[in-house]
Amino acid sequence: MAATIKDVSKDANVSIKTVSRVINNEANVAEKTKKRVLSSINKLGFRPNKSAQSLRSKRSFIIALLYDNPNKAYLADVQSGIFNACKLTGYNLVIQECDYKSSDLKKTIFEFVEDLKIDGLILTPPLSDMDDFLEYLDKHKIEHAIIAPSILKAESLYVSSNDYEAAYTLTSEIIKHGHKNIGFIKGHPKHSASELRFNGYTDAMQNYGLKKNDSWIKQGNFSFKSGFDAGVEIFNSIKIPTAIFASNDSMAAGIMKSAQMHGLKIPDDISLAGFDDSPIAHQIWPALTTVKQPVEKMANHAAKILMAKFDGLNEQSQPKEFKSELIVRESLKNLIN
Amino acid sequence: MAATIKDVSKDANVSIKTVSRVINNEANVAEKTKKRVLSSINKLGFRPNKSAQSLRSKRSFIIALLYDNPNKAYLADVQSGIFNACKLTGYNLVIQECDYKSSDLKKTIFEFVEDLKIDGLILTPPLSDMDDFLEYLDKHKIEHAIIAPSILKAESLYVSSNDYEAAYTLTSEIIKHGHKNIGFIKGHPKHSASELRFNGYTDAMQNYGLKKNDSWIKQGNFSFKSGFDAGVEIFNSIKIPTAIFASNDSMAAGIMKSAQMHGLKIPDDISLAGFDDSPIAHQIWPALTTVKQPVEKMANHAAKILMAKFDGLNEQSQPKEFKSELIVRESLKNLIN
DNA sequence: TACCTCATTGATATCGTTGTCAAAATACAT
DNA sequence: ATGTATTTTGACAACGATATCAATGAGGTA
Repeated sequence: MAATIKDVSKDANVSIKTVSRVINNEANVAEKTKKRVLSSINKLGFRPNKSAQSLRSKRSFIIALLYDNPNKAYLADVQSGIFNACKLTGYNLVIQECDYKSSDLKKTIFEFVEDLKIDGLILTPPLSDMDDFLEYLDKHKIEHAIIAPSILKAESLYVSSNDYEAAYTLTSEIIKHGHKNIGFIKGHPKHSASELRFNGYTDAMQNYGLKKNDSWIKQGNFSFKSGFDAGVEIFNSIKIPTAIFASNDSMAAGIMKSAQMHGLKIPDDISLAGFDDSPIAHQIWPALTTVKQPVEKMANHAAKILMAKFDGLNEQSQPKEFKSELIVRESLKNLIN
Repeated sequence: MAATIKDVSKDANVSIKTVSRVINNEANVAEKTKKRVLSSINKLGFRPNKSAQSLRSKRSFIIALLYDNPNKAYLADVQSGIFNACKLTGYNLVIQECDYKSSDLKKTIFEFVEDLKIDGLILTPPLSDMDDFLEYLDKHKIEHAIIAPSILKAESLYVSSNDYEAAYTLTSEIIKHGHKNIGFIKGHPKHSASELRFNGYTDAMQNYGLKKNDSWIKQGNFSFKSGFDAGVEIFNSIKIPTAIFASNDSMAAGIMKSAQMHGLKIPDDISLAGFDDSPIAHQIWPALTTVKQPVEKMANHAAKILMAKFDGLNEQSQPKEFKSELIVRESLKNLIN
C-alpha cells in the first residue's frame, strides 16, 4: 500500500496537519520540523493522493485544452507546448474536442470543468474569438488562457502573434521581388487571424501604391480544397497574377496543385506564398515561402501564465506577443533583373 | 452549491446508500424506489462528485493516451478516435507524451497512473512494441489497450491493421502496372509495422518472380528527410528503378522532392507509392498512390474495448483486425501498352 | 400461526487529504 | 519573573462518495 500522510506523520512524529503544511509549502513551519518531515516523505516515498486533495480543496492540478481546429499539425504543436509546461509544474493535461457551433457548448464545458474540478482552460482559435463564450467563462469564474484572441483585453490571460505585421512583411517581400499583380486567398471567416492577415496584405499593397484586383482575391476556409478551388477560379480568369499569397500553407498547396494541373510552373509562371510553416510547406516541391509562427512556444507560454496564476504568481516577464519569422523558399520568384 | 448525494437522499426520502445504488446501477433496488431517486436526481441536477468517487473507489473515469510519435496527423486521428469513444461513455481523456527511450519511462507512467487513478491506458507505436514495458504494465495490473502491437497476444486488448497484406497488395498493384524494378524505403526500425510492410513487399516480389535489388532498398525512419536522402542516393545510382514504394507518405513525399530536383517527372520517369494516406498524400501533385489505414476507427475501437472491460463487458463483437484500403492516385504509372 | 428465506434498505465507518480553531511554545518587553 | 505578542503545532471536523453489515419487510412453507 502506498504511504499516506498519516504514515508520514507517525514517522516524523508530528501531526498530519504539519505534514500537510509541508506538502503545501505553507508558512510558519519551523525549519527543523520541515526537514524532518521532508526526510520522512522521501524515506516512505510518499506522494499525496490527488483524489483526496481534490475532494477537499476543490482543485485537481489538471488543466484542459479546448479545441475545434481541423489543422492536425497545429493541434499537435499546441498540445506539445502545453504538455511540456505541465511537465515542469506537475499538472496534467486533459483534452476536450469541442464544436464551436454547438448550442450546448457552454453547458458541456461547465459540467466538464465542475466534474473534474479542472483548474483552468486553454483555448485555441476559433474558440479564442467567441466573445460570449469568453464572457460566460468569466462570469462563472472559470480560469482560462487564450491563444491568439481577436480582442486583447489587458485583464485576461492570453498570448498572441503578430499576424498583421507578418502578413504585411510577407506581402512587402513579395512586392520587393518585383511582383505587382498579387492575389490573396482569405482564411476561415471565423478565425480572427484571417482578417489580420488580409489587412496586412491590403495595407502593404496600398503603401507600395499597388492596386488590389478583386478577381484575384478569394474567400477560402484554410482547407486544401478551398485553396484548390480558389486556384482553379483564378487560373481560369482572363488575366492571372504573378503571385498569390494564401492565408495558410494548406491552401497554398491547393493552389499549387491547381496551378500544376493547369500546366503552370512554379515559380516561373506563378509565385506562391503561404502562412504557418506547417510540415507541408517544405514537403512539397518547390517548397513554400511562408511565415513561421512559434505555435509551440505560444502554447507553452499560455500554459505557464495560466498555471502561474493559480499559484498567485505573475509570470509577466515574458512578452505576450510572439514574433513570427519570414521563411523565403523556392516558391517565390524574383522578377527583378 | 451543487447538490450532493445527501440532498438527493433527503429529497427522495431514502438513505444515501440507496442513492449510491441507483447511481451505480446496482441490483436489488425496488423499481419504485429507483424511480423516485432518479426523479430527485433529475430535479436537483445532481451529478456525482468525481473526486469523492475516485477517493473511495479508486477509479477516476479517466483514460490516458500514451504516445511518442512524431507524426502529427496520426496523433490527431488517434486522439480523435479515442475522444469520441470517451464522449459516449462519459470518460475523460488525459494525454501523456512519452519518450520511449527514457530510462524512467516505467516509473513516470506508474506514478502518473497511481496519482490520477487512471483507469486504463491506450498505447500507440512505438510503445505498442516495447515488450518489457507491456510486461511491466501487466505485472502492475495497469489496464491497457494496444494499437498495432507486433505480437498479438490473445489475452491482451489490442487492435491491429493488416500491414503485411496491405503492403503485399500495394506491391502487387505496382507490379500489375507493369513495373519490374521496384525500390523500397523501410520505416523506423523500432516500429513493428516497418517490418510487416517490408515483408509484404518482399513476398509479393518473390511470388511474382521479381528480384529485389539491394541498391534500391534503403533504410528510412518515416521522416520526410529520410525519404529525401534515400531518393538522392537511389537517383544517383547507375540504374534507377521504375517505381519506389516508401513505407509511409512523408518519405514518399521526400522521394518525390528529390526526384523533381533531379529533373525526373512523376509518374513518367518514376512511379511512387506511399503508405498511410496522410494529408500530404493528396496535397502534393501528382497525388500519391497509398494505403489508407482506418486509424481513427482503430483508436476508437481500442478505447471502446478498454472501457468495456472496466464495466465487465465483452466487446468482442467487432473484429480486432482492421482492413486497409488501397488508394491508387496519379503517382503510379501504368507501363502496360 | 410460526418460521424461514431472500430481496431491500439504512446506519455508520471509511477513503486521504485540507480547514478551523485553540493550545502550546517561543520571543520579546517590562 | 511576569505578561504579552507571535510563531508553531495539533485535535478534530469536513469534503462527498462507496463499503460493510445488520435490520427490516415481503413472500413462501409447514
